Amino acid sequence: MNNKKIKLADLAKLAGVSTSTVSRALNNNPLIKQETRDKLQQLAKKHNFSLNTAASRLRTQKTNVVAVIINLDEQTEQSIGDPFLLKVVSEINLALNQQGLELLLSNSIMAQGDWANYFINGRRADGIIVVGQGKNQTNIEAAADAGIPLVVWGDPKTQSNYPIVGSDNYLGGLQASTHLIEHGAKNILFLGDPEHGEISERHRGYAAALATHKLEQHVISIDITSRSAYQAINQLLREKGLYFDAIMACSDMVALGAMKALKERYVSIPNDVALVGFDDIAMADISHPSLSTIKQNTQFAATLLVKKLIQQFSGEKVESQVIDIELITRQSSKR
Amino acid sequence: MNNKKIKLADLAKLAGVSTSTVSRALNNNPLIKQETRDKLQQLAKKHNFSLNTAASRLRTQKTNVVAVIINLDEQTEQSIGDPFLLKVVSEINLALNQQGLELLLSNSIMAQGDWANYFINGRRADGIIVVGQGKNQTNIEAAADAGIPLVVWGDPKTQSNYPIVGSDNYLGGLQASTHLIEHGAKNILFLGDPEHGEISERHRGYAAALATHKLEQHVISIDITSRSAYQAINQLLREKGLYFDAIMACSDMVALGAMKALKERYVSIPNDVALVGFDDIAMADISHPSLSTIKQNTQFAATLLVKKLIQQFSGEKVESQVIDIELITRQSSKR
DNA sequence: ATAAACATTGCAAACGTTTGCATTTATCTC
DNA sequence: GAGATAAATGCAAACGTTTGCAATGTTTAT
Repeated sequence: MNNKKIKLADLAKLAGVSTSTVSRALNNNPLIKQETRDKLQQLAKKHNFSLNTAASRLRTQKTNVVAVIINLDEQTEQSIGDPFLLKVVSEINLALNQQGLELLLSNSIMAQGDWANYFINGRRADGIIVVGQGKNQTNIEAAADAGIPLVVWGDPKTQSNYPIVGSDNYLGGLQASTHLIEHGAKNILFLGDPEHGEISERHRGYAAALATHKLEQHVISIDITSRSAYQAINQLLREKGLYFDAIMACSDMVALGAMKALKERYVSIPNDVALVGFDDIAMADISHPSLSTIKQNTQFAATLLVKKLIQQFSGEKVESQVIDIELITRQSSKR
Repeated sequence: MNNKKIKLADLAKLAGVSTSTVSRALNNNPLIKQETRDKLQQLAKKHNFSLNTAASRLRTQKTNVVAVIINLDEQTEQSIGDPFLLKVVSEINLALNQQGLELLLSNSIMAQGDWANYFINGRRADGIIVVGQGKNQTNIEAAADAGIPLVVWGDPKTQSNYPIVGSDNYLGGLQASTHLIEHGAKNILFLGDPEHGEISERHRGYAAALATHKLEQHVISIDITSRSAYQAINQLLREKGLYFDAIMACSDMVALGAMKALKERYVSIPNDVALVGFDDIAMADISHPSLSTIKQNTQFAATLLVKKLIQQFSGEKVESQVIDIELITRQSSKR
């Protein structure tokens, strides 16, 4: 085993050519004769050669790395372990890899405040994908103002100076609520945090559906975790009884937390209370009863995020884009 | 807004000193007078200066980056979206950040085969954390043979030439199975893939518990996903009826898939069939009935993985380490 | 006052690529 | 076969840090 790290110059010496030739050959530069290219590429493979990316990045000013920032509010408990967010991240990872880009994973802890300088001027990455708008967009706005390649997973209808890719949260909220109403619901709880970026749009959809049918809103503002949903529903049933017949939850995790509380008190789902979630995480299909939900097409979203980021690398201006959602009706809402 | 990227030399000119002085000052080198250090650090902050990491890495041969490889078999469906694995990754992310290290996320797609060369010689990272042993350890062994800093999340009792941190899977399997037996189970299914690294140990524990109580093994070998668990239990009930009274599942996701199949056929949990999972993901607590399980202390594991990796940076040899597991008894197994 | 020790800063080389330009070698034209 | 064009390769500078060593300024000991 050759424990000495091999570099371009070593290959060059072995092949009896200059380092420039090796460099160009490995980059498949047509300046180099095909025959020479093949020979050098094989030589490189044979010696398990791997470019020193530090040197390469210094010279080219390109990293081929994208920073992905999971953007969570400090206040809320919605943890970095949230299954939906992590699913989005892993889809992004796949989409980046397919473009030959690598993924530097960050959270708000590491990148304090000035993302543009830290990531871009610090040559850690060529661009940034922010996952989640959170309640506070100042960090994102500052980065966008600095003119760096940036794209955000969030609510695309938000007014912004940066491109946002995300589901049609308004339509999702509208469809979910309308679906419940069509199945006879009269008193529908909205369970979530209407202050939060994406979720406020879902709430708007909910409100619109209820207005159309002249129903009254019941907004229960909670942290967007299954635990607080569980606690909230428990408390509600204890203090005010079963005064509602449906719940539109702002996420599947929230819905599942609510479901547990209902089942524990023998409230029948969907007969006594119908339930719709949002996201379509794996558990929605596995829960019992299975959970109706608004499916977010994360895979498509991920490829789109990456595509829009790459477009910015070449100076293009890109716009926000809305992704279709889909109502998945399962057992929890059918009656 | 200053759109020109600022570098060390610019700061030096501004302050009327040499670049060496600035470099040392920003690294808090005691060679530089405290007063000068303070002044330069403030100047850097004022100009939002961020070191060009490419140059720095080239010069120092250090990246302060750790590659995290999610190690999945191509054959299995256990997806990169697996909630438990992602939870581990996010814990590792936190632990790394606390040490000032960054996390480069990779999967087996990007890093084809030769990890040592790709990541270490390619100066992408200083070390590697592999999440999951998978069925095939040749990649890991090759990297370990190359003598690079490496640590693996897996089953620590596996014979290996690299350090492994992980739960006591054997004991977990033993405790889970014993727990079921103590609650009266006579025919316990093992649901999982006994070929798979960590899971084979869980199976060994299961086998030992059954042997002690002179019970017969029933191993159902499946892909470790909730979907195949669901299908397997469905098929079993259809073809052979309810010939078992308990299930030890190799993971919570598998347990939840099984739970759904049972509930759909009105098999009572835990009365007809008691159920224990493994991992303690968030859903275990939220499912109904809540799922008894073996809790893996991922947070502690993550800090330990990082600690052992850092020790290798300074040349220390480190050993594998077993992490305590804990039986969490919830509704699914109490009767 | 002088030499020696110390504290502080600057000089310049090095890290390993990439690339504009110069140079060599091969091919073509008449 | 000579001159001109095209193809292939090499030279050397540059990317922005860090760091061994030299150089300067300051203090201490004699």
